Amino acid sequence: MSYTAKHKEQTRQRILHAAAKLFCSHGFDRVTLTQIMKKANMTHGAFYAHFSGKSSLYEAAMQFASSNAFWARDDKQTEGKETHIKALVTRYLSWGRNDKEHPSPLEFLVTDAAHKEEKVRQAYQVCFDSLVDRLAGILKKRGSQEAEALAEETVVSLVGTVAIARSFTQPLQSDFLKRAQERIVNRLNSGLKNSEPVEG
Amino acid sequence: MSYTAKHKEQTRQRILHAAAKLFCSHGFDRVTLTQIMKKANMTHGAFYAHFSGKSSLYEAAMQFASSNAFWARDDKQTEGKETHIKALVTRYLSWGRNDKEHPSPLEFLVTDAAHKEEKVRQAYQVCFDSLVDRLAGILKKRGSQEAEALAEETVVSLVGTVAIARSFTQPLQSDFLKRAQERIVNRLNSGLKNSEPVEG
DNA sequence: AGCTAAATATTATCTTGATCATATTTTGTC
DNA sequence: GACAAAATATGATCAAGATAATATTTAGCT
Repeated sequence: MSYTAKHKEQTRQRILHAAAKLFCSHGFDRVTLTQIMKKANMTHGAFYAHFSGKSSLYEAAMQFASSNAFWARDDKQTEGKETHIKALVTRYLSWGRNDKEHPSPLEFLVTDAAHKEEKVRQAYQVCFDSLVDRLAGILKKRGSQEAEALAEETVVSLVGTVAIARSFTQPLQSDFLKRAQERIVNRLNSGLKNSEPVEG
Repeated sequence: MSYTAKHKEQTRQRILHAAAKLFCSHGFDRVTLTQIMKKANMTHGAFYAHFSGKSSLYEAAMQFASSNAFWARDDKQTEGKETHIKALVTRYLSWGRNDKEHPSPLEFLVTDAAHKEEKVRQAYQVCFDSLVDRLAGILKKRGSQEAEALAEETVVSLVGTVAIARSFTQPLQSDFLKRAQERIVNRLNSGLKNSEPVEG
């Protein structure tokens, strides 16, 4: 033998990590294999030892991004803290302010996914559902009726808001995000009016 | 002279029309100049007589798409009919069912715009605002308080819904759209509860 | 130490698509 | 009906980028 299997897996992960970030930030077509491999500290030639092609990588990267979205991580550890609804909403909308490092695949890949094959769309859907479920779970615990519907509505708003905001010009983007955040939190509060409010 | 100026302008419009549709359906990178010119009934060589390059065309096409969005057309003629809120919502969400011919630039170009220069983003913003204003106008006439906020929220939902739906796999897409439509119409109704409802 | 196989790097190929240069057609004018 | 000017078409160039072939390095084994 030679390199340990662990090593290869680590390299693969490095590629996936780089790919997910780049794809999420720029989309499929605007990212080149050379860029990805460079970010993973290799040259492009090494690529085909790990994936069969760009499309195949994209598929894997989408799943990677999905299961590494911030709301998917630490699923059980931060139950009491990060799951606080407002924190989640704020964090989600904080794109462009402080969390460019973890772009959500939901809006960043939304256009790509629409043009891609079944597997990619499924990965997208899983990602979407995971956030909805996460939110719905919290809402249920707080006694919300129609937690599912409210959660789905909220996620649509979040995704739509961020996607649109990214296309706005600077001065207006920030106001738009603020208004949206307020609206979303308000909706959540009214959905919870029989229990404790979210805002505080 | 030779060709009438009108002719050239018509050709330019043909190119814009083709480009807007293709860009809206597939995005900037996935559309080739040859495709566009073919759709405009010419060969690719003729292109540079009308535009300085692909980017420049994109910019113009975005504005074209914006001012030709279905809600922007017939701004004053259909005041009584098409402006009916529910019809507008339904029509907007009907993408994928019966109106593939008029894809809305708002979700189809959202990812592109985010990566492009100021002018494109401005065009996007104008497009967005025009729909918000249109809705807000209707809501105001119906006596809604906070028409602006409700309109903006609604448009975010519409755009988010369609964008996400496009990335879903077939069986679930249609249910998702139905649920969203119901939620959106409900929100509009409650925003109007002091006047006539939208639905019935 | 030296061998082996896998991992990575280097370099080459091949396709696609934007752009450009040159030809041909078209239309209005005389 | 021929000419001029502009529009359109044809074919060439050029670059980018995905893929593939070949070379080199690395780590474990004996």
